[in-house]
Amino acid sequence: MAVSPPRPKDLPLTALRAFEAAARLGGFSAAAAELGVTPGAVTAHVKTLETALGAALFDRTTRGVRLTALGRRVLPEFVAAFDALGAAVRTLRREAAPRTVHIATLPSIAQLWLSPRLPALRAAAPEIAISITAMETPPNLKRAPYDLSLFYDAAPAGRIEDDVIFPVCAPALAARLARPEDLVDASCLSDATWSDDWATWAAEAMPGAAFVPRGPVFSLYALAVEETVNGAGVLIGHQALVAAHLRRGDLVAPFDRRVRLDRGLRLWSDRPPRPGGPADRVARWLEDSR
Amino acid sequence: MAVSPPRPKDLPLTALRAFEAAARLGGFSAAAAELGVTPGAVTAHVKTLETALGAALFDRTTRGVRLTALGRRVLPEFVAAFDALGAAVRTLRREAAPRTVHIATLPSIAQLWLSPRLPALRAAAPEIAISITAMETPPNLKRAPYDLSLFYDAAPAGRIEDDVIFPVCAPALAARLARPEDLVDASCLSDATWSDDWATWAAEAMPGAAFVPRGPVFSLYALAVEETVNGAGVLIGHQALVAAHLRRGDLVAPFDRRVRLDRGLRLWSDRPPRPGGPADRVARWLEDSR
DNA sequence: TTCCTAGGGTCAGAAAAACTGAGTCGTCAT
DNA sequence: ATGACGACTCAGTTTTTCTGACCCTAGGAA
Repeated sequence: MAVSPPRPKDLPLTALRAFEAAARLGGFSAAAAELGVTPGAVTAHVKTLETALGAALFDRTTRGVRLTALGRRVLPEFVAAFDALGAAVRTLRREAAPRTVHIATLPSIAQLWLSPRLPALRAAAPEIAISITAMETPPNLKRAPYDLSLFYDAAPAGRIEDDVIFPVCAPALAARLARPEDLVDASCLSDATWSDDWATWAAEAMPGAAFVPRGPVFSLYALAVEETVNGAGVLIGHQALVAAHLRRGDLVAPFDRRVRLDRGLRLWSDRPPRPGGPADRVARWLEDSR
Repeated sequence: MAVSPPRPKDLPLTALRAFEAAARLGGFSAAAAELGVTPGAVTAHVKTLETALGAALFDRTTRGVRLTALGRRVLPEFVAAFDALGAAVRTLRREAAPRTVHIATLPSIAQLWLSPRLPALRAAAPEIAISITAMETPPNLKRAPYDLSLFYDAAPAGRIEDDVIFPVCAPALAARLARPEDLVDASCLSDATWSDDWATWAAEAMPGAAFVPRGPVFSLYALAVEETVNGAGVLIGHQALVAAHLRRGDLVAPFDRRVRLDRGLRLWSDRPPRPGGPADRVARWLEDSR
């Protein structure tokens, strides 16, 4: 014997993962976002699978995709399997680097809220290494290798502080702002992903005034804050993210009116971390640091 | 916001699979064989993982590898996860092609035992499609996408017939072979992977004679059989694989002495197939066809 | 209606991953 | 001491995976 023709390849793991994500999330785009690839890649993966199987896993409607009966039948098993794999990877990472805590958060939170606290946190727990990864969307903690997620979120569990917004500016500028109505002549800075902030605040501060903010829009909130400190205009501030500057006096709040949003800065993990473990200790410390 | 640096890639699935196989099987070569790649590929995968983790998973001894404490701690979870994934894939395949039975077997068995039975099997179960994949080593049915394995094996469960060996040759040649001792002048065909066959048989047929077979060695047993039918010499035959030719008269057994080996032709599956399902029906039919 | 948008699909080309093949080394068993 | 075994290395190649720019369709908004 001793003839070994290259074995028929089994189904590719990445394609299976793409199928699982697409099926679980109900769409190729959502799956692409979770996997960090383009939708076209997911399309290709699913098609690979369907071709190999000789059967359709999704019905394509122009408005999206829907699982076929076949897909629906096999999905739970795949979700469970990939959950198990994700858990195994997390175990592996934890065991391999027992003193490292991985935190996923928004870039703005990382720079404006987390970063100022790190020196004290390091001092309080010098044996724990903190790794911070910035991203736009909370990761799926069942899959991605993070111990803690820190994002704005409506859920109450693990809330560190409510999200409260109000205008802030450099002290020199505040002198020219006596009443909210003075804002119509000012440069009103805002953030692209939080574009409703000004309108939300104005609806409370100037009811019926149909206020339209005029000013630069930033794609990085931390940059908008920096510009505001430099006197570029009035920023619609988020309490948690401008608190340090207010305390320092770099920024001031020219008006009293503050608006509490339905969400808050929230810290959570997949399942409760082992009590007393590094992740647990970091979480408790951050929750107490508000 | 809206800045999305490419997410830090998670651990590559194929590398995890390589680790799992290497850890479970206790060596990189064994893992390479199961995965159908070269050992170098496994080496590279494991190193990728170890670099990403910053920790060793194996201790390299010159004589092989041994799991580190870390590797030992995480292995069971990975085995379970990949088992779950393999089961999910099998479910998927079964659901996608409910009437297809995938059989893994030796090339020689496929050609000389299975193939002659297929017409009758197809007639008996016309709605079932049979897919046969030839390979040198029984696959790990927990992982590879086969329903049934058909190999020579020592285990008694599922044995179809014992492996019995004895010389066979074309009828014209048999006239020149009166006693086993006449073999010393004959061309004795054999198979590379079953190179001990002649010695085993000779030890019983010619005790103390120190028989050394002389003749071509084949890497495909079916080819050796073909040559034997063509009169190229005397082959050490395996009952199951030459039975059809003996029945037809293409080959004859010049001597009475037959030697029963410790193994037999064995048909098995990972877990018992669903009673009455296609795999179960094919298995029963084959077992009854001896 | 007509636009706009949210999904998908397609394709060629590019990037990254995976793999091979041939050669090396160190030990164990013969 | 010699061969077998198991792992490692590395350059080069193959395969997989991904992107980017394009298209298409239907539903909802203007």
